[in-house]
Amino acid sequence: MRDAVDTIIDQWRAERPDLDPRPMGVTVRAARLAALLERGMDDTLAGHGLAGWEFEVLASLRRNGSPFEMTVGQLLATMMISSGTMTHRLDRLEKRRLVVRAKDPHDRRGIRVRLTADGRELADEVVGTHLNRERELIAGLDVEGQQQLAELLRKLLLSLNDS
Amino acid sequence: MRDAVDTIIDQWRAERPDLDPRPMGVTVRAARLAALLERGMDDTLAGHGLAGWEFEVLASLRRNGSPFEMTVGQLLATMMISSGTMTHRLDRLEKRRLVVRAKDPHDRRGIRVRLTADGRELADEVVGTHLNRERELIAGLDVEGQQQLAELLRKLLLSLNDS
DNA sequence: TAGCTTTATCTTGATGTCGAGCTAAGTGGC
DNA sequence: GCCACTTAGCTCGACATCAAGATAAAGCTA
Repeated sequence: MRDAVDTIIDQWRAERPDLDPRPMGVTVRAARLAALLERGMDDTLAGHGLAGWEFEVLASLRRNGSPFEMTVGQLLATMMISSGTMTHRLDRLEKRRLVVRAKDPHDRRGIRVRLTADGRELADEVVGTHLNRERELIAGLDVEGQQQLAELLRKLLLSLNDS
Repeated sequence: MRDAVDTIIDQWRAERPDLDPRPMGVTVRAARLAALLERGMDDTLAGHGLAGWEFEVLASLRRNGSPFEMTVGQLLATMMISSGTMTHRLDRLEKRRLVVRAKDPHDRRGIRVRLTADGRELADEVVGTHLNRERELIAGLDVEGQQQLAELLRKLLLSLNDS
């Protein structure tokens, strides 16, 4: 079965036969898949009153384990966003009382971000549903295909120094 | 070799052994890969004075072939953006004189967007470099791996009704 | 023909993100 | 002990995006 990207590649072949458009078979599809997955997940999260970026922060803190506390820098390292964006996210999560900021006792420059009881509850409540939604979204591939895909993606990410 | 996502999955397994976090092996990696690829491509495009969104529009028109003209709706169908965003993009591309808007003779509601000579030149000049950059970015996989990846992505996209 | 629905594009206001630059605090060489 | 450099997090202004709604034309039904 052909998809939209096959058409794009054919168009380029016709218009610019001097070029090899095959890389787009990976790059364009990766972009479209990521966008579709994000939409599908955001819809589910919205049902719990959470935006995707909110869940991303809450989930980072939750999976890090008790006491559900990380510095801003540690949080930043798990996400691909700028420090300014993180400040803004934390401001709004703090207003919703899902996290609190406390001073780091060992480094007076540092801030420790901690999940509140509400934040932890919400994260725990949502993560199961979220995972089910993810499972649905990738169900077009059987489990073996999913694993193959995960391994190819891992290899590519490692080659791009994703750490 | 393990990557950042393996760690995330292990953390969830430790914290929530009641859940199966394997879907994240695909979803989180897809998001990270798309983000890294986009950055890598934008850097190269910026070297030609083009933003990613600008190239996306120019390339759509260029690969569509002579006379390099599409309606707003046709352009919209090739991209995952809202109509408001498209209007905004076209406004700015028109200001840079890379495209022009003309009335559709057969449907007075419609607008035909056409590449100017400058726009076509720029698109033709950039697409080769861009493709080379894409090839570099995915070079962590050999060509066979790239093809496997493309096929898994296609299958998943088709199951998500990407059209 | 009149009225209703759909289609094509644009407008508006809100929002999430980034880059550049800022302050405060820790680090290391001399 | 001092100065320069680095690190942690925040501020600010610019900007690309979206959702919802507006406008206008086309198509359909009676």
